[in-house]
Amino acid sequence: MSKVRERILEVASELFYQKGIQSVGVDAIITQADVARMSFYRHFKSKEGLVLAFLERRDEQVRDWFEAEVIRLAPDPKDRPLAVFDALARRFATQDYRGCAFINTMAEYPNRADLVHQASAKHKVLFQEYLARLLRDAGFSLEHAADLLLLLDGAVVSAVREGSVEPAFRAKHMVALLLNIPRPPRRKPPSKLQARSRP
Amino acid sequence: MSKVRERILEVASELFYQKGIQSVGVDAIITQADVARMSFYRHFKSKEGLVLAFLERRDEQVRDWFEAEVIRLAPDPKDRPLAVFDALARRFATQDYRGCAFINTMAEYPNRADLVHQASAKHKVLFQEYLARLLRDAGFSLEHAADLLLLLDGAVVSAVREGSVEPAFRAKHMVALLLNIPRPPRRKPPSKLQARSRP
DNA sequence: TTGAAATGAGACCGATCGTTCTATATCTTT
DNA sequence: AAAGATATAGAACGATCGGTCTCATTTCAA
Repeated sequence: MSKVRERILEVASELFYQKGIQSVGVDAIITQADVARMSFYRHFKSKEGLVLAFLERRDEQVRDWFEAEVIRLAPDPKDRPLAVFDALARRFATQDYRGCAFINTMAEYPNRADLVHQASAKHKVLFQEYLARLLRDAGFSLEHAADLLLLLDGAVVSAVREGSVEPAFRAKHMVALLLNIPRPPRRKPPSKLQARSRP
Repeated sequence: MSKVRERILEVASELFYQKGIQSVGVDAIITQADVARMSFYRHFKSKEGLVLAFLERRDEQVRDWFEAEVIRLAPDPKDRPLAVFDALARRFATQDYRGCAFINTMAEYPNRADLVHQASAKHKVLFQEYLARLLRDAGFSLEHAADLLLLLDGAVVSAVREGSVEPAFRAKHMVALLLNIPRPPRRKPPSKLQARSRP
């Protein structure tokens, strides 16, 4: 795969996530990627094409990261539905955390007929399927997958607004309640963002 | 107050909510409001000024609506924390429901230093204070206000994505669990698959 | 080494953005 | 009726948008 294409995608991903999609022009991308204008349009048929590539790439990255991190945090499959929210807390603690790129993108492109909107919605469907798998493997009812996703998205929105990791633990606590899991003692969460590395 | 200013604000509110803020140009607003360009800039110093006015207006409308609707749905203050989510369901059932304008706006303006972002965040703070008042009057711990807001925002995101009112009831069910309120039968009675799960 | 493909730099396009200006017309209030 | 405020229509501004085109230079496999 072309080095140029990767550089464009890398730079665009960072800019889109940090500033939103509509706020980032093609000029900013090619300038920061140190790439010629025509090279951009050789690899992507339009800005929308780049946006779709960004969403696809991000979808893979996010889901892969969660799958690995949850396994790492919870070797026992029974513990994994809860561990999702520990993983989430780690994300919230990331520097410059800007929330869920897909929630943000759907807010920027509210029209359901828009391909960009659809691509974002698809990620959420895939993520819910992932949650359903975790529930199944832990012996819980699959019906709670939608509940878990609701809590996860709610935690993301709250975390962005407050600039805090606490919503992850709030959500985790509610998951424990929902799944009737004996809950661990409430921990005292750090109230401010702590720098940490990982997307 | 000027008739022109009201017409601009009314049209802009509709357009901003339906299409997002960045997607709506000043041209579209003055055209649809049937107003001269200079009249616009006589009443608002800039587009950002209009956006801030829109957010302020919307904040009042939304909070006023909830306060009235929750009282209507739940004459007894004890029932009001739950009734918030019945009111929410009514909103979800609205035609062309496009989610929470403030969540959407914060996604469009991710920079915390941005006045537009701050105005949106402020609404959420005020709404959480409203929820805290409801909890207090119902005899519950105020600490759950953040939990309720998390559930509410999660339900909004899910509802927009699914195009369904169901997330409101999912959230309501979790609120009942959280507040230890004897829960009403689930709206979708699964006669066989009683989804009470244990690991 | 040679030749095709990829990348480079940058001018250029029409469209749209938010904003300002002028000049005319319509209200409101005295 | 006069006058001052307010609204109108529309041209025009510079900036930026996404996208196209030319042409020189570099890369790299045959």
